Amino acid sequence: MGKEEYISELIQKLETTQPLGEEEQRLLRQLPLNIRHYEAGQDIVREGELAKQCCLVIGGLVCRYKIVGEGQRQIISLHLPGDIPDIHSLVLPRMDHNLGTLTSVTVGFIPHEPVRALTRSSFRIAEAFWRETLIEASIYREWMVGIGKRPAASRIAHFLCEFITKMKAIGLSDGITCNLPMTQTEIADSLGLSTVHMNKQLRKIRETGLVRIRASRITVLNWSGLCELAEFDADYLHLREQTPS
Amino acid sequence: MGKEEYISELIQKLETTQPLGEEEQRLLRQLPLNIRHYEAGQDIVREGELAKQCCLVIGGLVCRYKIVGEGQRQIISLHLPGDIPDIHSLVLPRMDHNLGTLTSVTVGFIPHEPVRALTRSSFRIAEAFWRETLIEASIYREWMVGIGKRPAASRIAHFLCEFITKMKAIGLSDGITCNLPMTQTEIADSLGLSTVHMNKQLRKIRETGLVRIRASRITVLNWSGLCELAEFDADYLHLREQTPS
DNA sequence: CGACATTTTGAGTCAGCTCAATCAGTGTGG
DNA sequence: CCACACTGATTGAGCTGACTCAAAATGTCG
Repeated sequence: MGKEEYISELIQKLETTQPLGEEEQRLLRQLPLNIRHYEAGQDIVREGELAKQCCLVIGGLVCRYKIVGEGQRQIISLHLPGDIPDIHSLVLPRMDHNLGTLTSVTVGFIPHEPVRALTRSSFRIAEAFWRETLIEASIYREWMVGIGKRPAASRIAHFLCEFITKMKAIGLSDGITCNLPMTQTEIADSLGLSTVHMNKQLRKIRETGLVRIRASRITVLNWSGLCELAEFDADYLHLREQTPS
Repeated sequence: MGKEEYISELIQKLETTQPLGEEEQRLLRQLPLNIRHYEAGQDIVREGELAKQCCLVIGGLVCRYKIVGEGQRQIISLHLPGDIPDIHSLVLPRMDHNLGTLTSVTVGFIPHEPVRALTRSSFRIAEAFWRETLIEASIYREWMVGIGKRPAASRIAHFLCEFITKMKAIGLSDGITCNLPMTQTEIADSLGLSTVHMNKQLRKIRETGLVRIRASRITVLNWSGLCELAEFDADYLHLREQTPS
């Protein structure tokens, strides 16, 4: 896969929400990319840094997180291939959180300047990036509601629904089964739960026969049942094509 | 106060982050405003609606919220005068949450079209609005961390620090004291706490002598102590001028 | 086969919840 | 000026979902 292909992932991701014109695609394909690999558990960008570039996730799973109190980690969002998790640094360069890897990851760094030039010359591209950040904010809202008000089992179910839906949108899941390369501790850190409680509640969900989990592979056996437990409604993801299966 | 003044609030708010040029200010002042008043506890926009306009908060306190489960409310964000809490509807018109009033409120509705025209003709204005939504996302992240990982007392203290800091930024607080026109139930709904627990923890904070609360008036007696309890660091608000006092 | 990471289980504790009163402040009408 | 109504703040008494600590079981991989 060449650099051409990498930008295609970005285009595919942007188009999960709204199609781009030929011209915008052409402009995006001209962006320079500095490819870099990371192992699992490394930081890509750290809190406090002044960003001069942003990173396109090409392969693997990236997370945004903050450390609070006695070193507790709250994972704030997950980023799949095609995402530019720090596109905001174009406008707010001072990082107020970290970006790290959950698996081995390939990213393409893009200097701010050419991106800024693009957003200033094409309002369509500017709006596409703006929209991405707005959808991310919408996901934050949903997570906030989950952490604030939903019981653990429902939160976990919601997490699974969202993950599969997002994976399906970029063609990495059929909507029934997909790879979830996260440890239970990492999922717990995303949901504001302890690992132990996460594990016990996950077992309960498994026992109801809604999902099957083997290693990092999850299979939804009863999508509507899982959605009901999760109170999952994909509207907040603002996808053009709706829910799996 | 005429409509001119209302747009000044918007400009003042935008400039808490970054100054605007003369030209941008002039363009913003030409935006049309349809003024409307609401009582406390009313909805301005509801989940599911397709927005064709956005609303500038002119006076009073507006909140964004979702209802989950058996009618439990999670308040997601607060909006002070000068805010356009649904500026995102320009790009994502389908509302995935509600906007409601916490006090009596005056808003100015601005049709999407002229705003869209502005953002497309002036990248500076587009970036100013984008920036606002990015800062809001940053606040979501901080709230998520609070709800997910901080104990109740710390969460409450953090809430107070943030509120006063934001009020000070728009000139509605001196950084020591300010009006907080919310019931304890409403604050609890923002923090993912029950009213009862909220009340008990708030009393504990009062007893430590960090703040004084009389009716809806709060006075910080020990700012650094409160910040310590809250682990509050105003960086995430991305203000040009820093922390109260 | 180790060595290490992850998952699972058990036991005990506690922060935060619900239910149920009571108290205080603010209007309103007579 | 007082009685009544209402909303919001406060307090008390359990209850329980979620946490911590600790250990055992199960992968996983060189």
